[in-house]
Amino acid sequence: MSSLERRTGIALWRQIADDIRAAIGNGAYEDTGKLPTEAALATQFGVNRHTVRAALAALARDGMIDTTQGRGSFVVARKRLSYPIGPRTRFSAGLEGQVARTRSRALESRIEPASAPVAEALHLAPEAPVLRLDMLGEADDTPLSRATHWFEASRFAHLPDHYRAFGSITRALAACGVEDYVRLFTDITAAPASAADRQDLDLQPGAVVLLTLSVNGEVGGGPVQYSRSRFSADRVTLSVRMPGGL
Amino acid sequence: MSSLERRTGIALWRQIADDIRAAIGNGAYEDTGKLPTEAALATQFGVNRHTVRAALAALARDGMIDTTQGRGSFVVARKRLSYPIGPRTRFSAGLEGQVARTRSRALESRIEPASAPVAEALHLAPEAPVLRLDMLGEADDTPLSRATHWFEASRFAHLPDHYRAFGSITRALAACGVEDYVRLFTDITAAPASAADRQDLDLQPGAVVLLTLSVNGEVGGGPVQYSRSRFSADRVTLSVRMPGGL
DNA sequence: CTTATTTGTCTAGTTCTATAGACAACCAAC
DNA sequence: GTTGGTTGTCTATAGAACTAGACAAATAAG
Repeated sequence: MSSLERRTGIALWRQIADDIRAAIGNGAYEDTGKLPTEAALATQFGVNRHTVRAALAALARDGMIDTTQGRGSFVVARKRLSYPIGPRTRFSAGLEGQVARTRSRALESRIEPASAPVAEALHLAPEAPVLRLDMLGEADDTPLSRATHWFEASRFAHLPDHYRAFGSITRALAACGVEDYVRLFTDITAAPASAADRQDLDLQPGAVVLLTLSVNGEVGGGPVQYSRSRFSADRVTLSVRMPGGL
Repeated sequence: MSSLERRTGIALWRQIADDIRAAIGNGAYEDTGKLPTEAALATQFGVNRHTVRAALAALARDGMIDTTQGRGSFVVARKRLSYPIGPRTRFSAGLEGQVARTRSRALESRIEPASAPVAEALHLAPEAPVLRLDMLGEADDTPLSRATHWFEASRFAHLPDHYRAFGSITRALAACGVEDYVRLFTDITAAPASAADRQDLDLQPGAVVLLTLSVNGEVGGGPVQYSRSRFSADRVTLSVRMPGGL
């Protein structure tokens, strides 16, 4: 039935954990919130009970379920933060009401030659100098996203200073003469978290990150900002609201 | 440096493979396309050369790299299909020009009582009868997405028949009196592929799926369609174009 | 209180993962 | 052709993951 595979580099207990996680997400145990017994899961997955226990232990560590002896395992409701992807998304504004406190921290900024995709997105010559800004987005002291932004170097040379002063990219851009800017497009995909992601976002191996690639620009003007972000898929959903539709 | 962790249910070689995959995605080896030698990677990751070889073998199986004896390993450029998420996205239309042939196939359709989220999204009473339609989206015979759609049962009872006749949900809806419908919103997250995903989308353990949850409705009307889709993250990026912006 | 059910813990044996080292096969450059 | 660098293959060993079975401990229901 639930064909698990061996020799894939993913331990059986983790495949089972992923499966149960997906089932919870599909609302499988919605009525009572109770998972099948360990014995039942073991036969369902065609696996030893100890292997199921390892999977359940992992889910319990992640706070997905709560297990007590003699009773069973129960789903713990947990919501992901909803991160809006709209024409005018701002990091902090979009998360308001969902968390007590948001913070975005600049990790590093430097000038570097534009790589091919950066140059193309910003309409610059290849290898043209660009300002690179690495940032970490946090909500209630939990890291949510790791983003790298690129800007044309000459026009935005003092952006990091303004950012330090204001604590907001939007305001720092305004100080550089960008009155109003909008998100032009966003490409979204996903991948297993790399070691770097795990360090930055405090994730465990096997975690998944949402990868977004977006370009922001001035209204009626050209592109201003090229960004690559990595979100912890455990913690956020990207929410695309259609401005036209309703 | 690249802190790999043990006893996590993810074999070291797979963590390394994920890491190299991410590095390729970040354009790390863009200049020559050549990866470091196995020996170099082994020291970089603090691991035995055989472990690195297992990682490279996995990447080669996935078509990410090409390895030849005496030369080394080289990145194979491979593009993901871009799946547009806009107000008026249609499965086949959005992929035109990227692949030779797209196909969407109905797997199953049945009437069932609405679960809580379905009822809420479609503005129906809980447990109200809804039509559930399971579909598989393919491009050039490769499965791309697995979607489940829900519609109000009474109004769209004959939708499956119309779909069989026209081969398109848009046209089938038109036959049910829905003149023009638009995407109202889409929530996007990601997770490891479950066993069911692996079967439906022909994926390997450790693969990642993009999960979308969307509601479509009539222009100036209420919600009509509630959908949950699962995309192979290896094969697609979701592309959000802002209609207002530019 | 008694009983059936369910989770927790222990031991032992097997299979997979990772390390270590050695050497062959192949490629590119001289 | 020779050399240096790189990937391919083999053997052996240690440790982690998985299986199997048994029994204790906690819960819930009668």
